Amino acid sequence: MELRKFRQRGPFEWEMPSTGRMRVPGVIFASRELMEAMDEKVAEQVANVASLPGIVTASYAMPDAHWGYGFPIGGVAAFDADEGGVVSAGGVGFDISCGVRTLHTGLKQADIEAHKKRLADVLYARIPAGVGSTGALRLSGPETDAMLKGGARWAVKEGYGSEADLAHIEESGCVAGADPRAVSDMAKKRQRDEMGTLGSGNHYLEVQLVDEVFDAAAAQAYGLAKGDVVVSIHCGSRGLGHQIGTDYLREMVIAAPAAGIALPDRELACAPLKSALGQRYLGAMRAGINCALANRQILTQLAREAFAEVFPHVRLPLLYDVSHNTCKEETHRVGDERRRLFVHRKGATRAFGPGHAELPREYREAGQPVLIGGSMGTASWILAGAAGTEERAFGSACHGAGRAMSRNEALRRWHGRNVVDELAARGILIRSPSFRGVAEEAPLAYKDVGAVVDAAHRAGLAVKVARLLPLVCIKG
DNA sequence: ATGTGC
Repeated sequence: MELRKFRQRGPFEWEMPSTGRMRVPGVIFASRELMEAMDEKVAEQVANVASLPGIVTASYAMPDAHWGYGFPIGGVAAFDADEGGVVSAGGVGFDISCGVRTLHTGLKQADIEAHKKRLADVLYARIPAGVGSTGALRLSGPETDAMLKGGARWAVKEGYGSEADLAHIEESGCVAGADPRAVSDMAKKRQRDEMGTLGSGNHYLEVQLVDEVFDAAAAQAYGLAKGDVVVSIHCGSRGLGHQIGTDYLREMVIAAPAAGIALPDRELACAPLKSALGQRYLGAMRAGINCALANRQILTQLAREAFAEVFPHVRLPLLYDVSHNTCKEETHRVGDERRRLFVHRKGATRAFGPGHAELPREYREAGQPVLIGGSMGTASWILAGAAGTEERAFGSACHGAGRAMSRNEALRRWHGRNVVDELAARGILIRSPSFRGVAEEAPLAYKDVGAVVDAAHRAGLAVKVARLLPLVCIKG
């Protein structure tokens, strides 16, 4: 993109001064190279978000930002309800609470090498993956409502995983204020048989190797060492979250004019936090968060059962679970005061720094684990929320690599079967129901996740802790 | 992301 409209605050921080309808400045965290490669539309979308009522401090974009629906993916924006602030369905995204969790296995690379192929096959047999995939569960109406209110806590109660898992999930696995009545029957119906499924697109379950450690103290706090094998799960709220997004986007577009909100882009549809519609969306969106947390919890149990088949004595304790499509009510310092704000993170991860009261005690000194999913066949990263990140972007960091080319262009360029073969030759086993999906997700269709993580580190958003390389990938 | 597309 054109860099002339930015004022550089530092080598990794670019300010777009407030002009026209913008109420606050825009700020993008990135290296010069990432800025130059970034789509012009990101700046446009950051500026559009800056024009929304009640926005506080600035409209932010992370180093992996790219063009999204209304808000950029990689966008962070906080709103104050007392100043006419809004909540936006497009500011959360369609896959509500899509996120990543990472599990320890206690295994080393040498333990796994001879069993890798069998492990891949067993995982693929047990983890439902792909468009429209269904799970073993069939939820009744009352069970659906209990799941939407209870999140991962509900899943544990149903026998998926243990109480110990909950302490290593944001909000202890269950976000308050979920309102199942605000979720349409259609959304619930779509989710009836999709609990414990991976879905499609960039979602996956991956067995990974800790290939390098960058921060010894944080790695120790997280229980990570070079040569460890871990499992990461990337997925969200499936059909339910998508339907909530669709339902409320439509309502917000219709209601905006009466609420006195002039939208620079229809896709930015939003509702005042203090309106009935805004409150209903918050209730539904929180139910969507709980659905995603329950989904990842069930998948965790399926992964544990698969591992037990190959390695009978292995346990898979949860390192941490982060969501990267949310709007959360949080307390942040703005100037000299502490204020309750509604922080939208769309394709951005919460990244609370050291000492934050909401972190589990064992991670409090190191900062929040920030789990960055790589693209298929490339590295993933574990970072730690940095000191001072709450002053910079309301305690947020990047979430992944970000696409470098469209799905269509990737389909023209690669064949799924060849991608699988090439990765297998490098020792990375892919199992997927869709060769088309594999081609769309080819490693080179994404930006270099290393450059993104480096920019986040050097911008002071999060600290590099460990790099993970893929061994086995169950791809949706 | 998505019972993949107004």
